[in-house]
Amino acid sequence: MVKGMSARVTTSSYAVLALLDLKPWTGYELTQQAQRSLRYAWPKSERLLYSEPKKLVDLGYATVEQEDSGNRTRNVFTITEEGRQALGRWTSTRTQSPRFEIEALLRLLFADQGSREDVLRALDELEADIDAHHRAIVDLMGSYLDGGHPFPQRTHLSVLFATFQIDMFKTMERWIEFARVEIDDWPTTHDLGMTPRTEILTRLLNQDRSPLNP
Amino acid sequence: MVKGMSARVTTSSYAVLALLDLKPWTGYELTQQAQRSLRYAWPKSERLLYSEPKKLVDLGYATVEQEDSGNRTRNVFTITEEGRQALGRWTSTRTQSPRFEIEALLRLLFADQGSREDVLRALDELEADIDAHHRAIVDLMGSYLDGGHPFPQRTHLSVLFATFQIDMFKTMERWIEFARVEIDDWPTTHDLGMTPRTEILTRLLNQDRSPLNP
DNA sequence: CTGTCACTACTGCAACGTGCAGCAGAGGCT
DNA sequence: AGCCTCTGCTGCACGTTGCAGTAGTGACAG
Repeated sequence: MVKGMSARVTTSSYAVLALLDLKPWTGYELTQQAQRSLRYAWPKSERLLYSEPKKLVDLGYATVEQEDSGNRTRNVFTITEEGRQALGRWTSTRTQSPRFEIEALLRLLFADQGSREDVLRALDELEADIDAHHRAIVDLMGSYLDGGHPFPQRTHLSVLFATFQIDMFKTMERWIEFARVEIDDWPTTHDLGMTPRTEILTRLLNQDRSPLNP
Repeated sequence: MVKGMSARVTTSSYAVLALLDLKPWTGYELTQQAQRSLRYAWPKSERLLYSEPKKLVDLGYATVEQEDSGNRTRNVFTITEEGRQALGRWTSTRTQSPRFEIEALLRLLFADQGSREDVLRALDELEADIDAHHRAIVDLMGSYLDGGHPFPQRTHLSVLFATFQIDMFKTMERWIEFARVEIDDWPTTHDLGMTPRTEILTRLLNQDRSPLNP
């Protein structure tokens, strides 16, 4: 409602705008939808997902309508022509660099400051998180097959997207297993330095080859 | 200098604390070091890297000394015994879930709202960013081999870390090539729906198999 | 010998984004 | 009648980022 505010249009704004371009959504639906697929490419908090559509309205990129469900109202957001044009302009801007936050890897990097159990547990926790995502993506593909997905005309996009995710998950799972075996071979977590095994691996990596894809 | 403030100890605080556990660093050195390897697991802004060590001092986890280089001073931070203990306690806490922000994938998900050129350019930009990281990691491994790395006793950790990165980069690069070929085959970006090709891929993914690792 | 440029070494500030607490109606189960 | 889950949000504190600004240092060009 406040106008005259600066309010930058962020990538998250365009993410919501792109969802609105598919169909009108309520604020709550947007938060739910963002959990289903968006979060694997652009993870944003529920809180933000409630704020963004309001910003879009302020910018003239969307409109709100109060719809009543029983004794209370909910906000339905619809994209405007101006919003569609803004979306079109966005597609020709520079894509931001990817960004990977992996606390388990951070703990691995400093594993010499803790016990072997600590680093192995970090790997277990990473594996559990990845498995959960992995299963969710496989299920998502199932929903396209059994007709349960609301946008079947977008299957070709989802398939490419899911291929990326599945490949990444498989790569990470294979690496976790590899890391476990290596760590089991260590006599201790710290000050191992350049053992014969480590040197072999270092040379391999420096030649841009991986012990997992020899 | 302000005391009595709450100031939560975040993962980023522990990341800096872990660096300080290796040796004392100046604020500037911390920002540089974080660019070298930390950023691939825990990307944080230069600004934060200047703030965190001050917070650690407030918490009693580190001490500062003014050191003069020429006509100006710089701050050298050293970990305290209390800091080491805090670091030890952190290793037994739950590891946070990984988080992947990939704007290029977001653009792919909504590629039906733009042109084929737009989505292909997003893939090119992703590839360029990944190649830059890829080369940096290969070089980092080189620095362990030629003796240029300051912590050779940590090679065994760096090797596991780098294996993860190289595998991920290779997986993404292969996927980008795959995606290009698929997109070239599309008659248009939108409303393709369930073509025979798409259905084959969807079934494959729903069986947790990837077209890239058949 | 003076100007410019890159590097070192930070700080202040506004704005972005997250997590959590809180509020409230609806429907179902015990 | 009480409780729990789902729907459907808002306010607030605080973590984090990007950018602008400040300032000394050393190297090289003209």
